[in-house]
Amino acid sequence: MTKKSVYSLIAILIVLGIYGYEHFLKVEEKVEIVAEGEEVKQNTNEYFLPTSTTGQIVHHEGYSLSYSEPHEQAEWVAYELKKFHLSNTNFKRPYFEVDKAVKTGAADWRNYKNSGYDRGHLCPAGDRSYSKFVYEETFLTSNISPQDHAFNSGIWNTLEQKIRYWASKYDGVFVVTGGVLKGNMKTIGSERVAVPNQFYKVLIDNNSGKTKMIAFLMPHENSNKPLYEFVVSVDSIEKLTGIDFFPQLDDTLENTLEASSSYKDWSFN
DNA sequence: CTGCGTAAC
DNA sequence: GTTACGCAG
Repeated sequence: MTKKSVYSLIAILIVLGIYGYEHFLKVEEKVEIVAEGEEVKQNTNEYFLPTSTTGQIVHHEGYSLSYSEPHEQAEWVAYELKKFHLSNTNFKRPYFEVDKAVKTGAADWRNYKNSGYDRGHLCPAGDRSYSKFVYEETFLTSNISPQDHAFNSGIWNTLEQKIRYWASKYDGVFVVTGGVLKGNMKTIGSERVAVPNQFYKVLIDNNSGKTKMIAFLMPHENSNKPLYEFVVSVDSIEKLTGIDFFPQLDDTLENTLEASSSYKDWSFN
């Protein structure tokens, strides 16, 4: 077989793949869209939602969020990352859109333009690549926060990848993430989108038998330190943000797990 | 993977 | 406004 015919074969396979996607998987999207506006929630997607300090919780298919209008961004974004969500699909990045589900009006993406800051995903696009619909849904302005590029593509990206590793290893984790919207913060754009000085992620694994948690608090700057140096207790993030993370848990269990800053149950290898 | 900016239509 | 492409950490 010549090199040329190999390329041709690959091209044909790709075309067939796209055809199959357009004609079969899209049916699934329509079903999801219908279900979106209703109280249809599966699995634990709602069970582990934190409290909202702003009173505005918005549910999307692939994640839920609590929007803070004064800061023009979410105070938290929460979603479950299951093993089967992980895929190697490579969807084209769409443009960001204003989230119309936010009643007070989500930030316009133009606030970020030439601001010097990334439109940093809170629910990463890489965590919602199991369908085109949920992938594109992460490109809503309610799901982003201004992030320094070196931070976003550096230590923050490393943490996101570690979470995918854990999701695979433990068959799923529930993730809550956001910027700490407190204190003096810079703002960008005409809508004055706040630039958090710290970002956090709180994880709970309720799939491996024994419930376990881990929390990370990172200064908004890149770092070469190992990830475990950013581990803190869930309690400390609750104190910083005013958010109650897992009120659905049995109180005794919640108190014990949230007080701990141990990471012995989480593999960093 | 995480993103940006520029050019052309 | 939308699309395509190259580039960087």
